[in-house]
Amino acid sequence: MKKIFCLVDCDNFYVSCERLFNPALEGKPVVVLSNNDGCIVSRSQEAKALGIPMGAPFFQWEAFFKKHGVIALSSNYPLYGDISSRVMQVLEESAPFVEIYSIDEAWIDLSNCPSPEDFARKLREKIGRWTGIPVTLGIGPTKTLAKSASKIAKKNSSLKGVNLLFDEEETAKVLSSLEIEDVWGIGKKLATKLKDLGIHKAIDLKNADPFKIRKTFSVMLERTVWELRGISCFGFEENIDPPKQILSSQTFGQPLSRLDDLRAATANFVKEAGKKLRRFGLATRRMAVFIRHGSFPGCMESASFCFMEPVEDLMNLLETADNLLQALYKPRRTYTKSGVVLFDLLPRENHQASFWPREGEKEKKYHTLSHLLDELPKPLLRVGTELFGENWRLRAQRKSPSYTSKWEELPVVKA
DNA sequence: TCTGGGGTCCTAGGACCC
DNA sequence: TCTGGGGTCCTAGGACCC
Repeated sequence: MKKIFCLVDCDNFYVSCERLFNPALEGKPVVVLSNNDGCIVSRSQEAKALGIPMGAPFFQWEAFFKKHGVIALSSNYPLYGDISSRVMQVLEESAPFVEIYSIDEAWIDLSNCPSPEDFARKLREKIGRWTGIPVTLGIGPTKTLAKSASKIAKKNSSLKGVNLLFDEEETAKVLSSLEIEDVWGIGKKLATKLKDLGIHKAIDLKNADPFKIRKTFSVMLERTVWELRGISCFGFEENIDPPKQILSSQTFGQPLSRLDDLRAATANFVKEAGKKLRRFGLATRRMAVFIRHGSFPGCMESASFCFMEPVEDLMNLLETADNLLQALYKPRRTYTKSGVVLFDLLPRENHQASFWPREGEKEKKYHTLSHLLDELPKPLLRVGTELFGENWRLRAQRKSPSYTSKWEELPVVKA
């Protein structure tokens, strides 16, 4: 049974979300910035046409934006998350199998679909009508070819958002026009190395000797070669695995030197990580805290701790992180970022019974506190360490309201 | 002045075991 | 005098993705 992979990819997703509630942005060059208004992470078609690159630092482009009337917005993740789940919901109602790949992309299985192209066009229209988000659909016999199909469709408006790669001749033509760095799984580093070997376009990689590629690079790249040849190596991910690690970190709104500021920030990240840990019903056996100091890009230092037995409760996590942080901290340094990572995650019920008798009351109290901290809105209950400072908080000067996820920020229609 | 955050997988190399 | 080698596990680091 031949598989048919279809990638549904939202166009300029963050910008498209902003436009839903602010039609004045329509037809204008718009970009959305990363946390801290640091980098450009989403660009409208008009912004792309002006030559604004993905990932560029905002401050380097601020003057250019003024000159060309480019509108820059802070990112609004509650809004994007909510719109994303609406798009995914339409997919789940329409397709037999959906694998959510990221906030703005999903794979759907069209293997049993008699006419994939018709289906894709109708689905595209439905998503547009029901959510207001424009999408592009790329279809092919492998994930890598489906991804290539969508890449081409985004560049070529005459395809009207749907592109299929099955025909051998057509595929060869498309792969000849596709740069090697635009192939899924090939980043900057690999692209440079491949070009040194005379592999410039996707078609060159397709025609390369898979065995040689494996020897020179890795099995992953070998799989990409097979995928370009139409032999599927990356299937649908059927079961949703729990995460293998949980990370929470942020660049501070300004450089910090006081230990207490760092402690406040880090306590917040531990809280976020702990929340996620409990949401997945997991416990951790190893925690690392890292901090970055010095001028950009700066120097990372980290310290880690292995727990005697798996931990999920917040108080324990907070205390451990605080100790690690204090061990790392050196006065008179300027710190720009900190973060917490939880490793070696395992399901909570797999806990081995402790060798040592538990202190029942304390355990229970901590457990209750952890859950309260997860559930209650921020200002109601906070961990003491958090109160040591607010200086680390982000800048987000251009943020749109949380139109769909906060009552007090619902859009108002003026009479 | 101002440069994101959250993940995954693979590989090489060291420690250790028999 | 001869001075192994194969397997596994762990970790750090690098590359990629969005």
